Amino acid sequence: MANTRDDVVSGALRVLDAFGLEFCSMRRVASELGVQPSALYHHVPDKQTLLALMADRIVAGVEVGDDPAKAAHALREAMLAVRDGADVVATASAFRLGDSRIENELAELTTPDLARTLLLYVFGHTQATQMHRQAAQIGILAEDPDLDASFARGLDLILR
Amino acid sequence: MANTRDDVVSGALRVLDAFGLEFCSMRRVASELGVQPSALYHHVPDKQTLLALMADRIVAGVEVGDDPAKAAHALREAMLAVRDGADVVATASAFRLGDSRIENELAELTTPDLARTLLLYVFGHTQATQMHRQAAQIGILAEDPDLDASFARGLDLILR
DNA sequence: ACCTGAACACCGTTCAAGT
DNA sequence: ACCTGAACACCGTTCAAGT
Repeated sequence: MANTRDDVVSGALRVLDAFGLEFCSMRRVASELGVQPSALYHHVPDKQTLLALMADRIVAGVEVGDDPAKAAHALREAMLAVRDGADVVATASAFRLGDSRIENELAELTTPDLARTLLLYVFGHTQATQMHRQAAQIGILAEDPDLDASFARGLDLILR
Repeated sequence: MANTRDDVVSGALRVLDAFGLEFCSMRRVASELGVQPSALYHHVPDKQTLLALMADRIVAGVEVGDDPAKAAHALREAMLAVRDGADVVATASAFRLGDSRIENELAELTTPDLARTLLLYVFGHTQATQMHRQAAQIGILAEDPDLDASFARGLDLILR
């Protein structure tokens, strides 16, 4: 029945997807795992580290390949697949500007400056998209039907 | 002695600049103003709204003018001038994608797509810069001396 | 190694009541 | 109109102790 570090990350991602970042507390993750809050600190030094591990897992399946535009779309899809995924990944990535796997792979494919610019754009646009869609779902905002196309056009602007 | 809504925003910005977003709680803002936490809710419906008002104030002095690159630099400077300013402004702006003053003015100067791309890039790069510098100050990270130049090069990439 | 139980120092927000 | 006082339902984290 003993949990591993990966179990903790999985539990945290389930809580994130079900309740959103706002309610993804250490206490909720613990109760998702059927364990006391303090037990989590055996696997992870603090919440920030747990969030970084969650971010890694969210983008784990993203292959950069040989087409920057395709890579950008893949990254975007991976983040949109989890509730508040863009927020989690963007925040964690800002902390390691210049030494994330994806930024490095993109830099080899193009240039360091383009890689960073592209990545920041993808994060920003996807974060905004996800927030906007959530607000629309609650009915606070009218849904903008053009966000996917807006993303593609901005991407073209950068890669042109 | 009675506070106004503007006093609350000013107090909140003082707390933000002194302690950072993490510690900018309603309770601290209240104590900065010498008032009970509950008193804030007379001026502001919730913390999110207060943060949006703070964001407006941070970028209030930014003039778009007739040069997109200059506008981008001005926006960046305004956000860097306040501790965690980029975080506050970026989060608030994601909520109103497509109807912020600066995005609209930039859109008239260029095109809607370019305005949005530019804005998201400025937010992303400035957020990362600010985080990175804070981490460097605490000694967690080696300072990257090139962040200002990196910003300018990315800007060129987009505006070219 | 993995976890419990209890504690510490906090949160945002509501609401009746005061002036 | 502006604020107090008290309460409610939470936080992240630490630490001695159990198995």
